[in-house]
Amino acid sequence: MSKGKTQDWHGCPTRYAAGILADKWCFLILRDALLHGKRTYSEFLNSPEGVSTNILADRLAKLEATGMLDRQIDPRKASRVCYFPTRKARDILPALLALMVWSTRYDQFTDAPESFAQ
Amino acid sequence: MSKGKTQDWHGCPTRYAAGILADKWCFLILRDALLHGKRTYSEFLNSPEGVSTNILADRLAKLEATGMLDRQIDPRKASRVCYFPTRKARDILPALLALMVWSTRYDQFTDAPESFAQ
DNA sequence: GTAACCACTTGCATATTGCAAGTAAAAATT
DNA sequence: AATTTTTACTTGCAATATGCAAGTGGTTAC
Repeated sequence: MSKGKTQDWHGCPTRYAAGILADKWCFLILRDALLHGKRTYSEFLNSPEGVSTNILADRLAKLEATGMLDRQIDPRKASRVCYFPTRKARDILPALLALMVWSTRYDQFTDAPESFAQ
Repeated sequence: MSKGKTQDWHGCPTRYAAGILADKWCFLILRDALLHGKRTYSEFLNSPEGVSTNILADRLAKLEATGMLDRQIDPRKASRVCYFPTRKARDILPALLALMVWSTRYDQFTDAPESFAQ
């Protein structure tokens, strides 16, 4: 059970979610893709948390491999690569919002307005 | 921003949640504490994912530090140490359940009954 | 009083991460 | 047409984190 890549964890629902989401960079990339409309490598790279380039490349590949992001080269401009959130990624939104509500309640330095917790 | 322990991430709600939860072992420990009623070191250690002893000790300490678990020595039996989920941890449940529903939908090998997805 | 149990800690090899620099293809500029 | 810039990465390496096995020290059971 403990063998193999955790991104291939299956079976238990918590474990499956952990295998895909329980990595801070994947988590933040999904936030950027789902909530901030980010699509390109350089957009993700410029997030305030400051992911390093090799890790970003690795996580984008993992999120593509787990069916969370769809990598596409812009046919009009071949240097532009876009990562689109899939349906599977969009379906995470309710859980993500529930987590944000929780954070808003418990982070004493939250940026979220108090109204969000309601 | 990228400096410092990620468990001290504040501000953005997604980032705050990521700092505390986006670690597979923390995630699974919370599952065990909240959903399976586990309380002791050896109970957590015996979970099927097979965490190693040093990592378990580290994560229990982190979860205590972030106010998710309350460590208490049994006054009737001093060799027994119990980790109780706090209110803060229990308030994660809605998000955890939302994630489990998502996993049940997308994990082709899920253990959860089909009825759970409804 | 001795053996077993429980909650850890330690040492060390391996894996992952972070940082800086580099590359290759395409696009924009001159 | 040649050069610079942009974009999406890759590479090398040092620092950190992880996994495994073995060990420790305070209970508790026998």
